[in-house]
Amino acid sequence: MDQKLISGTVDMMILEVAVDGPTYGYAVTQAVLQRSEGKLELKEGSLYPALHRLERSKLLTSEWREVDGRRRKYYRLTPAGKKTLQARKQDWLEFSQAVGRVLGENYGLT
Amino acid sequence: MDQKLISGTVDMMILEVAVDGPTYGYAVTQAVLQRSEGKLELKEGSLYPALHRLERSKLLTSEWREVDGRRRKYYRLTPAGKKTLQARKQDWLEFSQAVGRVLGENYGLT
DNA sequence: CCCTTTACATCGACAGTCTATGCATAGATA
DNA sequence: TATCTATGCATAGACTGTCGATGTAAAGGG
Repeated sequence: MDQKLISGTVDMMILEVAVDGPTYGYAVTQAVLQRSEGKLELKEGSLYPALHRLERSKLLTSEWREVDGRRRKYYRLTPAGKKTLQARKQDWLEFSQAVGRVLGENYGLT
Repeated sequence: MDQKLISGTVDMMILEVAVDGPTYGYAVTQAVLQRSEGKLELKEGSLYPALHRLERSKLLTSEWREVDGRRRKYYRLTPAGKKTLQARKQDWLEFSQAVGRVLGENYGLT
């Protein structure tokens, strides 16, 4: 898997995972890994800066919690975050379809 | 359209356009624009560095031609370029499907 | 005669990802 | 007990790649 492709989709995927309820960094990496069937591995060096970025942009809010003797920073999607997520998903849909057309539509079938 | 998503797909799309026969920079931008129905605009600041990159990597070879009083640098796909293109398309297919799964498969239908 | 289109190219700014590193704790295992 | 793996957060520096701006140049139309 070409990891360069992941650029620009990290924020969207984080927000998507957070839609199901408050979550934290490590859990996000696991969720993405599982949902993508092992294909997409969010690296820590990308994940944490992204989380901080999203919080600065008010798309996520954070809160420290102590669970099972482990401190976790839980992130919750804000209303603005939800809106942004919808827009990003729409963008992704249009973008991926556009690339598909450039590649000839049936590129996966030949 | 979020232009950040284009990162990592530029080289692939250039190679794809070149599959149909020797082409040149400006023609590539037009081809991508038309095939994507106006969605994807390869900027010159990305295009020319990419063409040079691909030539350095021996995936393309170039040749100057004079057509209708215009000098154009035609690029031709090498056998290695063809192989790389196939791999990149496969990568893209797997990647886009993986993102789709993370987003919930039916994200375009809701 | 100018404006748009065609055509190539580069530079510096900028954004975002990655590797490596650091810290810390829980639980399993040797 | 000591060590290893998994969990959990974080940052710094390297690196890559895209973009806007800028430059050059010529064709063709108004």
